[in-house]
Amino acid sequence: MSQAAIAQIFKALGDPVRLQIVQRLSNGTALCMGELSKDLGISRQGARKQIQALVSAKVVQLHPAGREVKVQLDAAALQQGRDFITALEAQWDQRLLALKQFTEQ
Amino acid sequence: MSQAAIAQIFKALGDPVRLQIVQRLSNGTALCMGELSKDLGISRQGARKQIQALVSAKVVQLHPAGREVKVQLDAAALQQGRDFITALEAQWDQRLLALKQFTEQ
DNA sequence: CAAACATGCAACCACATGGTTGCATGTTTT
DNA sequence: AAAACATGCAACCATGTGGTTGCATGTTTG
Repeated sequence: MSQAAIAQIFKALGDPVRLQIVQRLSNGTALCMGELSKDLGISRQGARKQIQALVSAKVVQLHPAGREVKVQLDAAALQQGRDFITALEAQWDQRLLALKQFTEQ
Repeated sequence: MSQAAIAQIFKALGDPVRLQIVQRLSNGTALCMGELSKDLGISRQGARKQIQALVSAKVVQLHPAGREVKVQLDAAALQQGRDFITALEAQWDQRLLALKQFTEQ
């Protein structure tokens, strides 16, 4: 996984509106854009742009169905983000351990 | 933890340069700004701005020491980010499980 | 004290972002 | 066929972001 792709995922999650969208999608079934736009406090087209950002980062996928478009969470992106943080934490813990061993010598 | 604070953490991680900084900090000891600015391909002041973004999101802490300033990773922020994703994934998995049980009926 | 060093601050610039409005287009429903 | 619906596209605007340069300030070192 490239740094850039990971950064894009975090960037996509780095906005309250988009975070709210992702949260609602993790909750239940895939929603269509209209439903998803509600309760965000912005216009439908505003919401559309945010959804597009999520699509570009591959955090979400679009599935056209008739006159509406379903929006579905892509759990793989979440996992990649989490894995990246986990790897950082592992390095961090390892460093702390080495420090501990050094001081105990 | 507020949505906004979490969003700020992800936003801070949502840039290749800042991601690289965080990675270097997770690796070893706290570095001072000058060292940290090297190998980023941008000017010292450019790097300083990125570090400030990490400070604002509390991903990193500054510790002045004489004429230099040490930059140290704050693992708590990483954990908060990871926990948030984990919670999303838990909801997601639960939904998949419910769907599975439904189809098996 | 003077030179070198590490950093801070402010102004500036180009471009990205988050939002809006207006209108067009394809799809159901009646 | 007409009305209602869900969405798309483009233009526009204010503000934020990522970067630069120049200069000022405090701290070591010689």
